[in-house]
Amino acid sequence: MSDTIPPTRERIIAAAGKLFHSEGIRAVSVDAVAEKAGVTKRTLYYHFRSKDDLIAAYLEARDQPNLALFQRWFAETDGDAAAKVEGIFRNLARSASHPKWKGCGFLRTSVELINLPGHPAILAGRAHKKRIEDWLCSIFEEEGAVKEPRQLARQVILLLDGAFAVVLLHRDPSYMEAAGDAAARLIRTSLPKRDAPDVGRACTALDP
Amino acid sequence: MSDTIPPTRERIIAAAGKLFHSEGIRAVSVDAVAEKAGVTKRTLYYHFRSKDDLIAAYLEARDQPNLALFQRWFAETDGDAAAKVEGIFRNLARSASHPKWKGCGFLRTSVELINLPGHPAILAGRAHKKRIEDWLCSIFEEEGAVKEPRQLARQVILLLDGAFAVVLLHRDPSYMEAAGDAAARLIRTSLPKRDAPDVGRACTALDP
DNA sequence: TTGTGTATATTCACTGGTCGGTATACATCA
DNA sequence: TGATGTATACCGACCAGTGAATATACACAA
Repeated sequence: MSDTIPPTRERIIAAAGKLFHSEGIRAVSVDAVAEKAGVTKRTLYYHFRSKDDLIAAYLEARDQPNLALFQRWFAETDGDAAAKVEGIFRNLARSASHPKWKGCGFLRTSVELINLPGHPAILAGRAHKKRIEDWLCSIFEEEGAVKEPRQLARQVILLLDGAFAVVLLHRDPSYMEAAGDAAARLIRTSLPKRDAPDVGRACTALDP
Repeated sequence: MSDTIPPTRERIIAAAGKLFHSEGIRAVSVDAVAEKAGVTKRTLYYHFRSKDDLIAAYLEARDQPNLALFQRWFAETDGDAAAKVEGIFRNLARSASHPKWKGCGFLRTSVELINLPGHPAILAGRAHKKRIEDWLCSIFEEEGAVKEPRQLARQVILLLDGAFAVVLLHRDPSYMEAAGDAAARLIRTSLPKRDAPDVGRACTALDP
């Protein structure tokens, strides 16, 4: 078909993305995805070997855009690394305040498929989270003064995923801000003891 | 039946608990629960109106014991509040290192049922998490010197639930330790700026 | 240009199986 | 006798995946 408008495979992935993300994996039938994509189920099974394949494709399609969004939010925020990371959380809080917000698809899919250890969707989730962690780690390394960049990146990830879970459970975006505040404090107190662990920005560029 | 050995209802809840927790809600059929409990499905439906009721009963049965376990771990650890909270995470890391460990049932159930907003299981999950948060908050309030006890309790909860999610995804308990370290640092830096935000324990009892 | 072959893409109708829940009858005991 | 509990067998809905046939597009030869 026309390559510019709706290549069938992409339309199916898009439909799967909307449905899987908003209702969950097991709650959405293959028939529902096919109907949403305007395609017969048999056509869907022409493009994907199984529902599991479709799930994996859905997550793989979200990996890069998700990371890029984080990087954009980071770049758009002024201040030191702590403030920039906090900016990510503030943007997430804004997203999470929409009633249709459904948290992190990678996390939720992994939870739904937890009894299938080697499932490609779980591998995709792991890879995605690692990619974000590595990106944060590289930022803290460039920062230079940070004592344990890897540990710090992990702790920010813990706050991030914790916020996804808690905000989804309580439907209260203020937890996202609390997570951002915690992340910023952890980053600032990870800098050499120079500055007091207070509001004022810590050193922005100070190589060892 | 005999009240001391296996009251049917409790046996069903116990069976549901094992299955739901280890495989997930949607992955476990009512028939499977009935069989595990050594009871016919009709008997199960005599004691519970629906599968949803059973799910709620499963979570309600876990609320108090879970909190009690946290409180025991907290009490058993020596040191200041930061060290005691870190002790909880260390104990959780030990639990999480067992290959059969499956994270937090409240969180996972809430994720599985996310498209049923008012579901009793979600309410149970919310209540449980709030209860832990309130308990932490009361500890920080008793500590006296903590600046914003509620905010701090929320941040510890964020790290806790983040650790549940991330450890489950990566199957790497060291994230649990990283979360404990972050929690301890947040608690110590929440005390009035007296001490440097460093390794040495901050003041243990110092009323305002 | 027309005819033929082939790979891609799509459809309709169907299967085998599972699941939540129920109808009905039977058992036990106060 | 009536309340409580158990057993067997079943229903209707749904669901992942399939078989067989068909449509489209493009290659290349006559």
